[in-house]
Amino acid sequence: MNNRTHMCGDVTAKDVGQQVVLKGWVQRSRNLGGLIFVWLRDHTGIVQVVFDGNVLPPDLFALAESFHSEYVLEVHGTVARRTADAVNAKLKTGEIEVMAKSATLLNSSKTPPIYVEEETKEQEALRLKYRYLDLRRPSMQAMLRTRHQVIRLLREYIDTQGFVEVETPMLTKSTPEGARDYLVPSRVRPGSFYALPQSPQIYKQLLMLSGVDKYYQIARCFRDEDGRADRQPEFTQFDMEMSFVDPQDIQAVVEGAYRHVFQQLMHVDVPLPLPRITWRDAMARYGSDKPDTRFAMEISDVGDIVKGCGFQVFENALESGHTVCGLCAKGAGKLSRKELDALGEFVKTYHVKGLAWAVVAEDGTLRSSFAKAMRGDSMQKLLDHLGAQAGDAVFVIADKKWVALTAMGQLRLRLGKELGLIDPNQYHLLWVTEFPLLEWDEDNNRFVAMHHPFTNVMDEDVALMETDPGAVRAKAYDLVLNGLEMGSGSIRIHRSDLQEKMFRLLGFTQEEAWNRFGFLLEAFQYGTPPHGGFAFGIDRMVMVLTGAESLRDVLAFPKIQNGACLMMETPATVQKDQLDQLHIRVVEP
RNA sequence: GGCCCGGUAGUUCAGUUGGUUAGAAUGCCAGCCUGUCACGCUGGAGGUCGAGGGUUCGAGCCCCUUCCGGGUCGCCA
Repeated sequence: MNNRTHMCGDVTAKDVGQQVVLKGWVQRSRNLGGLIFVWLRDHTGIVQVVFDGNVLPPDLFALAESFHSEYVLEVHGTVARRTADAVNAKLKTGEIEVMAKSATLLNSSKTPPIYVEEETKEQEALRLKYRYLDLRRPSMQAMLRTRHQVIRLLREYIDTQGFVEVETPMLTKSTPEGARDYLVPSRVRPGSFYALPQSPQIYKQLLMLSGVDKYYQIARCFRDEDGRADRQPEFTQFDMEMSFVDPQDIQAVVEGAYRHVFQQLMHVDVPLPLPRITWRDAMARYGSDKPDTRFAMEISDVGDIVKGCGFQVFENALESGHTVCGLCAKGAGKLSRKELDALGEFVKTYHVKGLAWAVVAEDGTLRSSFAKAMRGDSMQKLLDHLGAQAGDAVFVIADKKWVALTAMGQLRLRLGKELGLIDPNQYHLLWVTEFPLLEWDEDNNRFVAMHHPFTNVMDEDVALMETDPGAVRAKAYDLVLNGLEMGSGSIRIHRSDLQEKMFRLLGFTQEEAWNRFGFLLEAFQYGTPPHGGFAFGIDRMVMVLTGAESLRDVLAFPKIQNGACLMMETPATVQKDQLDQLHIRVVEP
């Protein structure tokens, strides 16, 4: 039986005089000669333990002299109130200390390569190599517990809505559309592979067919693509699907789940229903399909304003049917030439040819990269249209529509951050709706599904599938929080005639479609109910809730950019006989 | 795969136009110390300057290649 009476952080002035048994790690030891102070730590906090040379037998005192950082101790002692001048206000337990009577060294520790302290100084690669030590830090302990609470609260909420959790296989089938799959070789069928799921998409649709009606799962998903701060090769989604519903029904459940988590965990009220913006509007106003609406600085189309302005870059763009868009950055008038040039370089990474800028100084004088080329009052008209006043800067981009808007959206985000327009304590949740069904793939010269090939079409756009597929809108919607895509969902196609039309648009012959998705197409012939669903990233949710800047900070054991784990050193080679059994021969490069 | 940034004691960092034996703090080791709480004092050990090559009388510093980490574009239905 564990004889621990208190957690380290839970010993209080109420316990004065009590005999306690504590277990934990040595945070720090201060040896004053005949008196040793040891800070003992567990995940609840730190408590000071005193070893008094005048009171303790010499062998025990000698033992205490050997205690170092991260040694593991069991301490028996008496809780004592500290004298008023000895109270440590920085410690939760600072009013008391534990006078040791005996102690057992449960384990020693090598000198740790990273400090187990709130503030991290070490480079991240070192933290990841010694992740088990890094996780001892209070903020990481808090993260693990926040994550646990998020999942607990989601389950608690969804349970009240009549959902049932169904586990779907990890060993599943590769579907060539979309992200690269992680493959698992088959032992019994040489040359065949399972794939780890990118999402339980097909299974959950089949569960609707099976009559489950309301399904959910805390689902691990895998994508073999390069990492980013907000992208890990394996991640966890809250995945759900419902039958006989409209988008609003699904969105209401998702909104409710978010509100529950924010209420319980952050004491933040999320007013419902959430605001909605169409994809087209989001692109036009924010240059992004996941707009950060915590600040305004909206983009506007200035094509009409600059028509006939004389500046060839704008004129040529308009003649080619491209877009000229601009925005006004309030208070950016103080930007130096160097900073403005840096912004020009920045937008070029998003494939636009250049950035036109104009800065109105406090005294009203104008500095600009293109004013000289602007005829008559066209510059003034542009400034007026964008609402530029003394102290502001305006930026204009002319390029292909989506390219220009995307680059402008990135510029807007960067300016918003640099001008301090973003309040980190605000949570702006919104729906982006009416996503395009298809996206043109320049490389392969064909349409690809923007969401996935089972996404349903908006009723009023069905006819467009024949005449203008690129303009067809889907019953698809994303949830966006502070400029991060939290999740996406859609109403699915449940009728085979529409599904076949969709495959045709994607360039599949009927034979190809049946080869790839035959089991699904066959299933769909046995009375598929109308259905739809949603999935959102739990990791990203925890990231926002904890204020973390990287997904790596909200996973116990994350991977780095190239998918490696620095702690376990995965991926790793395996023994030859393992490969033999899998009929795999490694060709040395 | 492209571009950008970084890699110097266990750790965090400094290191001048290329110039003596590569420094500091902290940690570690030893000694002293009974009220510390970043304890203090004295002394000590600790370096493949990521690796390899080149330029030079001389390279932590300049050049090339490469490895590792981060950011980003591509990619991410």
